Amino acid sequence: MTGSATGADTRTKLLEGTLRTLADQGIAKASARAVAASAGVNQALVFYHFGSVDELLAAACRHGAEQRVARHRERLAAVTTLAELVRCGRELHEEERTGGHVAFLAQLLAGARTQPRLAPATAAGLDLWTAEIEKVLVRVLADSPLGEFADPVGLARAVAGSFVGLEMYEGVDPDGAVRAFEALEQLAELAGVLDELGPVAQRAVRHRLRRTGKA
Amino acid sequence: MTGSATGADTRTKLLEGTLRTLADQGIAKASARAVAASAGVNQALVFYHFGSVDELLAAACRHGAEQRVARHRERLAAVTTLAELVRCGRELHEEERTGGHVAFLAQLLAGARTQPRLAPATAAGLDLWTAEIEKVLVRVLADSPLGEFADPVGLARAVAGSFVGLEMYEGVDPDGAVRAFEALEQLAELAGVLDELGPVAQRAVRHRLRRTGKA
DNA sequence: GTCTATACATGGATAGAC
DNA sequence: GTCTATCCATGTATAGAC
Repeated sequence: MTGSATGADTRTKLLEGTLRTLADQGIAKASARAVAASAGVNQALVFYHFGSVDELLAAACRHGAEQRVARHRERLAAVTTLAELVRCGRELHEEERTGGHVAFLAQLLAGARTQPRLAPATAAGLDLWTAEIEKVLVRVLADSPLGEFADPVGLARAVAGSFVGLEMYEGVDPDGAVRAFEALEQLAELAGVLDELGPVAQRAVRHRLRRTGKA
Repeated sequence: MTGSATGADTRTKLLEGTLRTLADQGIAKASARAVAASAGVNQALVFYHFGSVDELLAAACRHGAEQRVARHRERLAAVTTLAELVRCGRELHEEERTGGHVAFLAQLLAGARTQPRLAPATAAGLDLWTAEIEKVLVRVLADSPLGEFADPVGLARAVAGSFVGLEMYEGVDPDGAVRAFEALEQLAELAGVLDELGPVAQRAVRHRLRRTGKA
């Protein structure tokens, strides 16, 4: 980025160190010293490269989100049915959770409350996820009876937000979180069932939906 | 509690001050000094009454959760249908959100990552909510075709976790959060539709569910 | 670009007067 | 129970040598 190989290296080390620190120490402990230690660089370099801790956190948020979304983009693009989406979501969740790649978003979201600089950066990071999820939902809902009533834009945000919330919940009650995810999967499968109903039943569902739904 | 009226008063002031501070400053800024200032008492009293900041946070978590759940217990107990549940959930969400009564849980959940003392306290606080939600879900799902497949225990936890996640998301993208909530409501109404299907369609749904569901 | 040293602020926690 | 004063650790940020 800056021309010097070592310089770019330090920047990257700091970004990755920030994500690690956020994931396993939390926003409250994500100080310049802690991050620098995790990155294996000198503390003063935080300020040389990023100006302030807040700026570093914001930059790390972008960096981390881009990295993670890019990793799953192809897989998500291949999803065409609700059943596939559920299976893909489970795998994705497992991989991201164990790697702490959702945890840092949760911590930044929590920190955004007071550090104004963090709010837009975190929103941008989450937007990368929601944009991807939204695309999948549009595709999957297109030929479902749910398609004309469900809102992919809102749903994508709900999915992302819930993901983050459940990840945090997992920190204080792992068993409860597992059970929550299983229940949601069951529910999603249940929605998939609607796609496979016979035409008679579909018409009945559609009819009721028209009377109740607002779309 | 301790016999002295003024003493109990200070304790309470500190507990409420903690919740306020968590809600509008976040866990990272919830120091003994900040809380004491918000409570209008001397900073040293935090340590006299609670021993440490962590203990204060844990106590405040219990205090706040009990208070909020108690406030909604009656209303939740009156819910018997999915449609009612959705409407009740919306009202509850509105009231809790504007008052910052969910925000403190999110912040404690974020803080629990490093302060071991916080994890059990936060889990206990959330349990008060999930227990209530669970009861409602059991009642509501009893005479729904979903009843024999959905898991109220897991769902209650999913609902609580998602609530918290979306509340945090709201902090960085208010419009997106509103849209997410609307999408979820639509989805819930859609589930309610299943309860009102004619017997023919219900049988079709049940049949498909038996083949797909795992319960 | 990176390091050491250092300033200055904030926060946890305690001692001791009242 | 409450207040003032204070100690000490941690953290942000900068200056200046290399």
